[in-house]
Amino acid sequence: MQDRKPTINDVARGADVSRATASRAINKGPGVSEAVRFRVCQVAKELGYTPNFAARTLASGRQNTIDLIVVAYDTDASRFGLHPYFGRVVAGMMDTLSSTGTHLRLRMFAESQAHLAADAIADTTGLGAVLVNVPPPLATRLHQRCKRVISLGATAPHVPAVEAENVLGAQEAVGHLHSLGRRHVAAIHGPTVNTCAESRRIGYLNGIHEVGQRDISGSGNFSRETAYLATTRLIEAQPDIDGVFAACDLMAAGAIQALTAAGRRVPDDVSVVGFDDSVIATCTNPPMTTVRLPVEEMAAAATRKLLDGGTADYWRGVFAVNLIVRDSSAAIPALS
Amino acid sequence: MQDRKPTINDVARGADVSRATASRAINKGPGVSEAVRFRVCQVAKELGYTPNFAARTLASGRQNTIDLIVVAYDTDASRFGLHPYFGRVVAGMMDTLSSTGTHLRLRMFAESQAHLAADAIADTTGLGAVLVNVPPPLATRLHQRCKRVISLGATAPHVPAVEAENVLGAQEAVGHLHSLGRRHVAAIHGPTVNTCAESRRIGYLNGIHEVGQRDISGSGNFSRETAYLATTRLIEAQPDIDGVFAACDLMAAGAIQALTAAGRRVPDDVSVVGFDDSVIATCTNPPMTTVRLPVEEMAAAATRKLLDGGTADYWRGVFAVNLIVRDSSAAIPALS
DNA sequence: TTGTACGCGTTATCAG
DNA sequence: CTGATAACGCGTACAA
Repeated sequence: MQDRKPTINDVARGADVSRATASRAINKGPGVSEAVRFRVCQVAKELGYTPNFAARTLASGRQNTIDLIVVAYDTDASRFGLHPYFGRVVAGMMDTLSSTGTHLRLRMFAESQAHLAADAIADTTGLGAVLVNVPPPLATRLHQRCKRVISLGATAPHVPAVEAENVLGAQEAVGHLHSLGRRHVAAIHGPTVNTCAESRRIGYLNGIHEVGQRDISGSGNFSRETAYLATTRLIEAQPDIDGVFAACDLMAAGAIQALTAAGRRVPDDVSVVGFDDSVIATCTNPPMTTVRLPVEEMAAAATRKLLDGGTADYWRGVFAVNLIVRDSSAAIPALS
Repeated sequence: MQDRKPTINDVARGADVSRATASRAINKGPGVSEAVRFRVCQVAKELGYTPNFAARTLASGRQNTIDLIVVAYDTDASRFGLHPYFGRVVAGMMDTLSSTGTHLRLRMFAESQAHLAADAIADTTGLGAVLVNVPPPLATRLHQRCKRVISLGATAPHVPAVEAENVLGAQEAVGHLHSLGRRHVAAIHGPTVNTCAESRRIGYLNGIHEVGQRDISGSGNFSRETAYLATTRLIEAQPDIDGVFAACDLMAAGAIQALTAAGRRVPDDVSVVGFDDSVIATCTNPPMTTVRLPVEEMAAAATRKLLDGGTADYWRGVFAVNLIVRDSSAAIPALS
């Protein structure tokens, strides 16, 4: 009962043809009579034959795996389950991959053991890898080792990347709050090591400058908890805050909770705007105004680029973001 | 500049040893003098040698990939990015996998093309696959083709699975609401095709029966939108509802929003309890009381089982769930 | 249209 | 401790 898996040899023997013919028949190659092909497939099915993946890629030289490499700040992978961003990346990649025969391989590295990533990625001789949350220096190293690499989000100059207009998005968010009559707009920024977070910080600063407001900045690390804390501190120090821009939806959710806990009504007393338009944005109460980041599309674009074989240095795909107005932001109610 | 990747042959030649020795040296096998090992590694590093994955698994016969197979109800992968459950599964698997040299391969199938999964999984000669959201009949087929398979969530009898005490959890949720003084507890159920959803339905019914309340059931498909709709309808038909149990956090979030939109206060007028304890539960306003499903631990357990080599028929790992009380549920306020 | 023969990069077996 | 040499399962020129 423990007989080994049937190989293509067994199929060939069973169908009374040579291995080569069997191979051609199974791979739908040209130059096989219909009768033979049918017989071969028949036998293959009877035997329960399934091609050996490793042998196939070895022999053909073709690769059919594309890697998703994410580096986590934490030592464990919990972030992956907590922040919706990662799931969206996977979704975008799977969508483009499903039609092809290509597989998605997932690899995570803690920041501390990130040097391992360089080795790990090197054996990706194939279609390449999508980089998520990889700091620019490491991205550069990876790109040196393996050219077929493309980063999700801004990174080192030479490394191909697909980016979003984070600066403009944050700027628009501030403009939106200002247009609602908000005159004391604070920001909860993301981690400084994250290039997206930095872009959004710049966008906020630009926006604030544009409308002539004062910079009221707190910061966190893309987590709800840190945003809750930062918001609480901010409104204690600056009670007149009437608008909050958070670097991501998760943080905006924390801000809304902190505001509510402090007795402020959202959006009446304080309007808040997030960034991402992840599932979080639709789940808060009230539903969140946010800047939509087309993560799925970006991931899909990166994947497609890899599939199409090439990414030369300096390649950039840039995506627009756009403001989605929901109920967490509104004009200041008229005094009755 | 386009010289092909160095093979172990190149390393062996460079270090002036045989392939076999080079292989042993690199793989830290026994029976290699320290001097030789050092020289080989040196050369390997200089050449930028990295072992060929396919060749290695082919030659050794060892497999180092474990699959995560998820079937999606939708035609696209968007669900993966929307529902936190999937990310948590990945997180749990990655955590156990990171210490080993094993890789995680991701595969998604729409329900319609699910038959493809049977073929796809078959070439997983290796450590096996974790099944997520795979309907029992398909799970059975997969298990027939490849024994090293284990389902996350209840499934067909013969297929190994790790399960959670969904029935008890739902029952406890209802009990909790009752103890808070709620006497009209409604439920928003998940899709009937989902075994977890069905267990929770049963648990709700049990609980309702236990405390002598009436069954007030609506249903959705694990999405926020459907829960919003169902809740709206339910409270129109039964205005005296003072408690809601939802089959997952995402649905509970929709319920909270619907309740708020209808002018009910949560938790004062209506208390709501979710299921999962995903990131969603912490992001709602108020933060959500929910039944914690240890998804990461379950996924980790399944992965470990696969890693350990074996899953005989009938194997079951069962996990307890527990109620996490937050602010979306509270006793009925005393009339003043 | 089909078969022969070789190579893909490694690991494993057996001598030395 | 080290070196030939044979698998591993399959794809594919090339020949028939």
